[in-house]
Amino acid sequence: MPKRRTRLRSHCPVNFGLEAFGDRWALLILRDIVFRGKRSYGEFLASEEGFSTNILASRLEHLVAEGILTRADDVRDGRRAVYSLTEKGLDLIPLLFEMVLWSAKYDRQSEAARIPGLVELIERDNRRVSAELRPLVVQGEAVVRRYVEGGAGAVRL
Amino acid sequence: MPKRRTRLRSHCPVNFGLEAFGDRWALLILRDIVFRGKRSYGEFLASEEGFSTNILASRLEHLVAEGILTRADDVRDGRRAVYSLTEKGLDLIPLLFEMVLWSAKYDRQSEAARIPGLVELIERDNRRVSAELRPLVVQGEAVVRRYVEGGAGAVRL
DNA sequence: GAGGTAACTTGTAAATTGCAAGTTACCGGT
DNA sequence: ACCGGTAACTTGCAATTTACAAGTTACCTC
Repeated sequence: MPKRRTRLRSHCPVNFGLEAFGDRWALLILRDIVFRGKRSYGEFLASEEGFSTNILASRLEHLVAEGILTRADDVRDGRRAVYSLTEKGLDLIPLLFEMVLWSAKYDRQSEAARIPGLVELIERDNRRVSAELRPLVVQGEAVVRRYVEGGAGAVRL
Repeated sequence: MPKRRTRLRSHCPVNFGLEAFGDRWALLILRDIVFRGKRSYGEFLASEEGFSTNILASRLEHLVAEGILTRADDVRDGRRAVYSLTEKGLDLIPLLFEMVLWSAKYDRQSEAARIPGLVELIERDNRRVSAELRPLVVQGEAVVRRYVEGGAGAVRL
């Protein structure tokens, strides 16, 4: 994905989404924020899928430009930048959850198996769960942590 | 997206989805099938986003390899190939619908504005609408057509 | 002030994409 | 059977984009 395409290829809703957040790496950043509570360049960089530094930087820039993320300087540490989801970004949670559902069904080895409780909740009512987890995401909590089987913070909505 | 990555980068549900269908062009193919009732190479090629012939071929091959599409020779015309969604592919409809919802909300010029009825139904219950529209998609009907404002075939579920 | 860290930027080779131009098989009409 | 035309690809390259390694700059911590 280049810096920024001059014009959208089309206003088809699917295409619009793809151009805004549909890049592979962009979506992994969003995943890191929502499911893992990550917030900074360095944390994203540590993801197992292996970002290249330049790609990570360009995707962060892109997501900020799209209004899906905001970037702020960390108050406690001047070197750090903190990326957060805007409303527009938070509204992507249901989409991420649908991906989880699909992969849970078709990936025999899916890590979703570790959060059966959450998967079931999403199946039952994605929209509701997404809305209820929003505050947690805003607070920077790793949504997944609460639902890891046998985990300490397991919670039922 | 290369022909086929040797191994998955991870079994994170989001990453799994991305590697299976998350490529920009792959998703546009799925959109063409679900919303526009397209079935053949030539029809996909005519999409306004402009597939390159080699990319289109490689993505179709990839989706078939992933078990999301099947390819069959057209009985009536030996030159044609017909691509259809498998169960695995049909299960992506809710995901496409979530994209529609998001884009309808954030793209001022979204074409989703032409199908307010469908958007509303999806908002109300994505899963149900997806299930009910499945047969139409299987029959190769363009889901969108039924919901175009003022269109002849408008229908309420 | 020295050493280390966070967030990037730059350089470059390798991989992927976008075009344009084939190729092969099949269709429909004559 | 022949012929122009179509459908689905494949191939060859130039232009992008990516992956990786190596900086750079600002800011902590000690």
